Amino acid sequence: MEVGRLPPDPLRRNPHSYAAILDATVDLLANVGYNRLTIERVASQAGVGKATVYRWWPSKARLVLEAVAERYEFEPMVQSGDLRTEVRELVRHAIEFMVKTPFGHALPQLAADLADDPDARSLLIKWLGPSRAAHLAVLYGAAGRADLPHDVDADLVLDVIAGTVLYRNMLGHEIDERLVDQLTSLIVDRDLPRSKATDGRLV
Amino acid sequence: MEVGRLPPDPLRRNPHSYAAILDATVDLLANVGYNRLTIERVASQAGVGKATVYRWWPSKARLVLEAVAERYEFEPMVQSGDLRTEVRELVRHAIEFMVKTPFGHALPQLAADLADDPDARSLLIKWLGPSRAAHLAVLYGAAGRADLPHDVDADLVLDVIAGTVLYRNMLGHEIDERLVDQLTSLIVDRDLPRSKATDGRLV
Amino acid sequence: MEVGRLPPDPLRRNPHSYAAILDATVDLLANVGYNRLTIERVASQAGVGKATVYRWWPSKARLVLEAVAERYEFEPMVQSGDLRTEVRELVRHAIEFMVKTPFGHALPQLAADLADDPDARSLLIKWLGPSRAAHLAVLYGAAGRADLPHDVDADLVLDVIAGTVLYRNMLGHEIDERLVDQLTSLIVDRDLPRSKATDGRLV
Amino acid sequence: MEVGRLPPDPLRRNPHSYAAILDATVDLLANVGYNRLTIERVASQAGVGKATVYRWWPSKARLVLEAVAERYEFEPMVQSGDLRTEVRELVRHAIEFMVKTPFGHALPQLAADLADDPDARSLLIKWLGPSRAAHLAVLYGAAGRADLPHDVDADLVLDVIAGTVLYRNMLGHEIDERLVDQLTSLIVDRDLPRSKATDGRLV
DNA sequence: ACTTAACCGAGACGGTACGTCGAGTCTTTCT
DNA sequence: AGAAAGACTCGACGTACCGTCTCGGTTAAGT
Repeated sequence: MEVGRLPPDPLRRNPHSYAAILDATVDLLANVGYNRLTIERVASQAGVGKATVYRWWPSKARLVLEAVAERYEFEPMVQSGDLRTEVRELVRHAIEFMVKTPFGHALPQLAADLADDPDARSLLIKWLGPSRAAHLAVLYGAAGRADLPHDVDADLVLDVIAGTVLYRNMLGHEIDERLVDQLTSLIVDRDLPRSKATDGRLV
Repeated sequence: MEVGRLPPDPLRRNPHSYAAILDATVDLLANVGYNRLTIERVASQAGVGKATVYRWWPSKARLVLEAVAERYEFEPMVQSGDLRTEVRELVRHAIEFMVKTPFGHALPQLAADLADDPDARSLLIKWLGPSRAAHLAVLYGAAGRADLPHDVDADLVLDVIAGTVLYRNMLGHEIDERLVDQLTSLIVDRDLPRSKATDGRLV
Repeated sequence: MEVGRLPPDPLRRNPHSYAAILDATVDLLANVGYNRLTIERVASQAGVGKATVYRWWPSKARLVLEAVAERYEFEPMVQSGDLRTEVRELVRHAIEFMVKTPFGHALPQLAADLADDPDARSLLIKWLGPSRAAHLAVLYGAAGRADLPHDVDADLVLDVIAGTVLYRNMLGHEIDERLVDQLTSLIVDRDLPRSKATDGRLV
Repeated sequence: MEVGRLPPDPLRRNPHSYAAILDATVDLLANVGYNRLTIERVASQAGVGKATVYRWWPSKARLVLEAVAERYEFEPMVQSGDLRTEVRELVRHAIEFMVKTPFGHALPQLAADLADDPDARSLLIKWLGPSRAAHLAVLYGAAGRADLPHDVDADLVLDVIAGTVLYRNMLGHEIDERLVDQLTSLIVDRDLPRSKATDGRLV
């Protein structure tokens, strides 16, 4: 009564091949990027038959997702007890991830490819969940200390940070220390971002 | 003073072909999406030789970019004089664009493809610029009325709005009226977003 | 005194699997033909592991050969004592086999695959031998009765019959009653084949 | 109002590619045989994209057929006026073709692959037709001289010769000078083939 | 009766080839 | 000269089988 040819018994999976495939995927992601990463190259670089990749992953997006989920280590988030320091860390983490790692660069295309893959959500959670949870914990901790409103929408706060960084990165804008200051100030001081000078930007 | 095969004399361009190609591009973008839009399909649907497309556009990203720049009409932004109303409009516009139009959906992939195309920036400006300028004008107008700090970083405010919407849309999260309220409140009231209930979300 | 992995102890062979494999082979031969018969399909249809097939047969050609050797029943050849009747029977048998059975259709491809398999000869003999012997017996019987020359090359006579039928069948030419008459007449009456009308054929 | 994607306009075919593909096909046929000849190898050896092969030929069988049709030169058949000499030549030609050339060896498999390709007949005629016609002419010439019955079925005579040779070759039997004698004698003297000694053969 | 070796099903594995699609370039033909 | 048409090389797609292999689970023989 099965449908849809889901991955077969993972117990019978060859761990060497599995590791080699994820390694190759991460390596290619870093070196050639998501667009130029192909199943064929992954298989060949992993010393593995194409069919072995297709046996376990239905698409490039799923493969990349699992590879980063297994391989990418988010930096640990420390709760210092000082809100400003903590929020600065949150912003820095977002920048670190979105701007500095191949994983962050792949995120938009990954998300696009996964858009019509309903089961992918759970994998995204598996990947981003722990880091997200740690970040939420920081904000809820601050709320507990009354450094933030007790009913703060921590999810949205994080989305504002991540989204702003992602958006600027996507459009190729510079992402510098000032952005960290401004976003931190927005959250901590509820101060709207100020311009140093009048440097209006188009786009 | 030559650079690698730039479009030839645009005066000699066949306007029928040009229009048909842009039409086909927009149509395919809406109907099959950016990923499944191919030059081949564009050419065939436009009743045009592939070479004609390649003669005028160096890549699919550039073609799509020009197509939306020529074809997509941003809603006009009205300055009502009431800050809250205006900011709500800004957020609504962002949502309308990112969530409801094929152009918004294509944006992340477009940006990824354009990442290593330095000349693309001017086209992006050509496309997004006017709308962006109108949005900036609203904020600077508010600053002039002292409804916002005189030195507000209007660029960042817009990026926060657009980025948050984009990020949520990219990850498939729901985007509803409450988000409009929360973002508006963040800008206008400098109030951090609140949760209705404790509805923590993973990812 | 070892040779490369010959079939293991046949006594331990599972008779159920053995029968199921041969059944599946014959069935697929009849239903999809030699070319589309694959070891994988045989194994799956027989409810057997691929390795079981490979354990006992080194190649598809050998498998098919054994399957038909075990399963195909040649019609018995009766010696009527009347040469003409007997030769007609020989021709009919050849036609029956080459044209009407899946085994006959497989013969050319089988032979091609077996070409560089020196041990296959004995299996071919095992299969075709009894029928061949019966056919030879008929001719030698006729020679004994002096209906044919005492030193007739019965082998060649049979090859002429089989070859002619095979050749016409291979090229898709019609094989009808007249061919039976003509070949019979060639052998019995030593009369060259005559045309009903001038119906020259190309190829 | 077209169906079935037949080869496109042959006038636009690149003659270099065309020649290279046929060359590679003939070469591989001679060096590795029909079974191990693959479209992929043909394309690669011809320095051509696979799609180019598939654009012009729907199958390996058709490709091989056209290659031999274009490349294989049948020996010319001379009409000496002496029936025995002529028939010996016919037999020799059949042997030469079936036994000595890669084309003859490929014939059975080619025929099998072409079996369910109704349009292939015309190509087979294109290939074998001229030679066949020359052979028929010899027999009809002999009939005209009354060396053979005026209404001899020349087609069948040729099929007997070709078929016998093909059959023996297929089964790996030796094909020697004696076979030439015997078949010649069968046609010319209407003498049944005789054995040198009693050398009955199985299969 | 108990070990032990072989067979067995199942199916993953590294490969080769399939036949298709699209990218981006080039040539031919028409206007 | 620009444009349609589409052939070209190339690379990747996702699938089918090849023949080998490893995994547990019988099954039968030999102690």
